[in-house]
Amino acid sequence: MLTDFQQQVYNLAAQIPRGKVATYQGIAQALKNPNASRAVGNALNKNPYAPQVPCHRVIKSDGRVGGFASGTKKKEMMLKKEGLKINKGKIDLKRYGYEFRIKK
DNA sequence: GTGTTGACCACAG
DNA sequence: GCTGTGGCCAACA
Repeated sequence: MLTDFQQQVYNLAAQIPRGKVATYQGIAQALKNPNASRAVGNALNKNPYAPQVPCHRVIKSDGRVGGFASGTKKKEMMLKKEGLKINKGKIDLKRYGYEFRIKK
C-alpha cells in the first residue's frame, strides 16, 4: 500500500515524455509542495513502478542526474539513449527540462 | 510522538 | 570550484 503523495509522484513521473527530463523540484511544485523535493526523491527511490515510471528522467535542479538505485552512470546512459545530450554529467534543462502542468 | 534517514535546495564561507 | 549549515517534506524504526 502506497501513500497518496507517492502515487502523485509516480503519476507525474510517468507523464514525462521520452527525450525530456523533469526535476525533483518540478514534481514537488506540481504537487503543490515546492520544497518537498526531498520527499519526491524518497518516493522515486522506492519506486515500486520501476518499469512504468521513468525515474531515470527525474533529475536535480542543477541538471545533474542526482541519484539512481542502479548507479547514476546507468541513468546518464539511458538518457543519452533517449536522445538527450549530457554535458559533463549534466543535462540541459533549457532543452530537455519538462514542465509539469502546474495549476489545472 | 520522537528521532533518523534520504535519489534535495539554497545560502554562506 | 568545494564544504558546511539550515531548511523543507515524507517515510520508516
